[in-house]
Amino acid sequence: MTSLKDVAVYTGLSISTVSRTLSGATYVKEETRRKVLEAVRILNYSPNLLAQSLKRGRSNTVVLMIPSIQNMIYPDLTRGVEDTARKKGFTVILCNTDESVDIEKAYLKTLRPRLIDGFIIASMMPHSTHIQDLRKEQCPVVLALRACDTDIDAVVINNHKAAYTGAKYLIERGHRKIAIALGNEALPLYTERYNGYRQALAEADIAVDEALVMRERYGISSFYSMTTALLERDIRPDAFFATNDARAIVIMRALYDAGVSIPADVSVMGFDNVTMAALVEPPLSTIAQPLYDIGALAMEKLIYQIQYKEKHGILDEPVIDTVDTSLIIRKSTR
Amino acid sequence: MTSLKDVAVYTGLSISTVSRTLSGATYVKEETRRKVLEAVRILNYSPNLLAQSLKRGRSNTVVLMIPSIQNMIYPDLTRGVEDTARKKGFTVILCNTDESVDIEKAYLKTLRPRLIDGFIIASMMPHSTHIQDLRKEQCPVVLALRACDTDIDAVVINNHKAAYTGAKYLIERGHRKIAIALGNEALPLYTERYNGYRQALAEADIAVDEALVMRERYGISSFYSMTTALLERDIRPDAFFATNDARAIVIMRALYDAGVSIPADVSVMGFDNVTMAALVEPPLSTIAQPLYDIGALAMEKLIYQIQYKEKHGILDEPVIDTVDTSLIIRKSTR
DNA sequence: TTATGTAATGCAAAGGTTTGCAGAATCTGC
DNA sequence: GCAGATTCTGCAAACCTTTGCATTACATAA
Repeated sequence: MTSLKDVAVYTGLSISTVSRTLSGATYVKEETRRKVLEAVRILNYSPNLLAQSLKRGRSNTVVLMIPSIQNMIYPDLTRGVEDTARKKGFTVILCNTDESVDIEKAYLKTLRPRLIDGFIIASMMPHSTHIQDLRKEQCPVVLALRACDTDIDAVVINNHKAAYTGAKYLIERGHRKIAIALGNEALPLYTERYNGYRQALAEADIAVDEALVMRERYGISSFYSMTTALLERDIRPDAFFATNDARAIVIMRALYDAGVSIPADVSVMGFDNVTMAALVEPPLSTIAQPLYDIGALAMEKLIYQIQYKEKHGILDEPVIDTVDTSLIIRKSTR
Repeated sequence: MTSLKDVAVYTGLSISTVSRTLSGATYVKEETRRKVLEAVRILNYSPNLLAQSLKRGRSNTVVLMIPSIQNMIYPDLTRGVEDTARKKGFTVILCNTDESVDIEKAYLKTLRPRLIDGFIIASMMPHSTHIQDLRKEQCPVVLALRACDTDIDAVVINNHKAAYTGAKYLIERGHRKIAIALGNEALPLYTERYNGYRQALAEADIAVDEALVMRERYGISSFYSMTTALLERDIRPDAFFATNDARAIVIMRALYDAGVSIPADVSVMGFDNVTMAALVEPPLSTIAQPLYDIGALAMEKLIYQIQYKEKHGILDEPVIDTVDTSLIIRKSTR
């Protein structure tokens, strides 16, 4: 691996002259420039990024933390992050945390020290003080999808409003007995979605029937049996509102297997609009979050903070961006 | 950010003593050790990974190159890579290449120089000399999924045999007019799958009907119209064999929209066994590649080469591992 | 007491880069 | 022919760590 020194020796110039020629930040005689460029080509020199980063105090590397890339919503988000990162000359390290605070902490602890310029965290659990500490130590952080009451940059959606809109749509189409499939209620985003649903019901003077709220127990497949069970009640639900598309797909599977026709007998609405939503049978009506854009925006905000900090030695005031969702009606609702 | 020097000053010891205490590689007086550990705790010291890597000539960072994380087969593979990486103390940088050799080259060029210990490449196009060069320059590389005639470590499946098995199954179940949905034939893996299909047909004395081979033109959705078109012929196909699950799902969609019943009227078989395959309606029969394991094995092989090279200064002989596939029969075939 | 060995620590170089400062070379105008 | 500006180049420190070699401190044996 050739270094600046090799180029210097080859050209008979000093290391600093070579370095300056390459960085182009100052006067260099035309002939010198030619010689250096020539030598760089011949020796196939390229800078040692480690040394460069060490010196500059900047590695142009960020970390993206997500629960799991196998969860359908993260590939799009990840793509958004990586595409913008590449455009701006950054590189992204991927971390799957499986919602484990320990894994998250471990990553933070081993990586933070100087290797990493900043973090995008889409896996934040509530009350994660280690993340708040990170920010307090002036490490650039931006949260994605999962909001947080403290002072950290974030890009999120209005979960309450989005769910409200979805539930309201179902009500307007004549549904009254709307079951809801909840996610981990430790996450504010799920309670917000639940509350949006409740508000829509309340405004239509529909009482919330506790029997119709399905809570995840042992993983996503628990919704299969819960759906089947609901179908056997004397008063069947006429719609299922799932708090994410994956749950909606499991519910549809249970409905199929029970011989219930969608949307003729019951409607199903999802949340997220993952790629698969358009491809299942019937195509799923859902509430779209612009996942790619959320990732892209998060990355842009992170770069902004990294550069701001470089200039001012301190992070800029955090701002929380709320991006728009939209209701997408396909064929799983009538 | 505190450094070894800060700890040294705080304890009144020299930098080297502190360093050695922390690495634990030599004699240190018990009292000294206590003092150092205490200071580390108080000053919240943790080593600068950049400096460490620079000095050691090893960053414990690898790159994973894939066409796109949005392609359904890569999340599992990626997870396999990352999980094993983390277990062994490595970190993985994710690169989406979109099959673009230029992006691939750009990544290789900017990252290789010392920041990166090795590459896992699942995006290799045929005749990619830049990758072969990489290996020749003694940079640890392991290919995944896409084989390559040259001397590079790889973990792949036997595409010919897998497709042969799938096609043979369809024939055994009584199908004669089996349409096949091909992928980019520049990739050997697709021609191999095609040949497996042809062999199965040949052995059953079924002539290959060129009208039944569907070639992707403008993206995956082209299979929708091709499927519709095939249904309008006087002799309808009685089965569709897709060279990946995504294509199978598009075909099923077209079949549904045309009112064709699966598997009563026609069977559909996929390839890959992505997570979604089990969730679509009807659940898709397919040929399973152990994607997670492929990723995990690739990472293990890469670490082996990295360590081998560290010890011997040169890479070990490449070995190509072929992992087993299996036929998974669900409900899309009769 | 002196020699010998072992335990404990420090000095300084090395890894490859960037950059402030200073010195050298060239040019401008008189 | 020379002052002064402008252009060009080099030295050396700094970023933070690891590690070979040298040195000191201490203990044990002769």
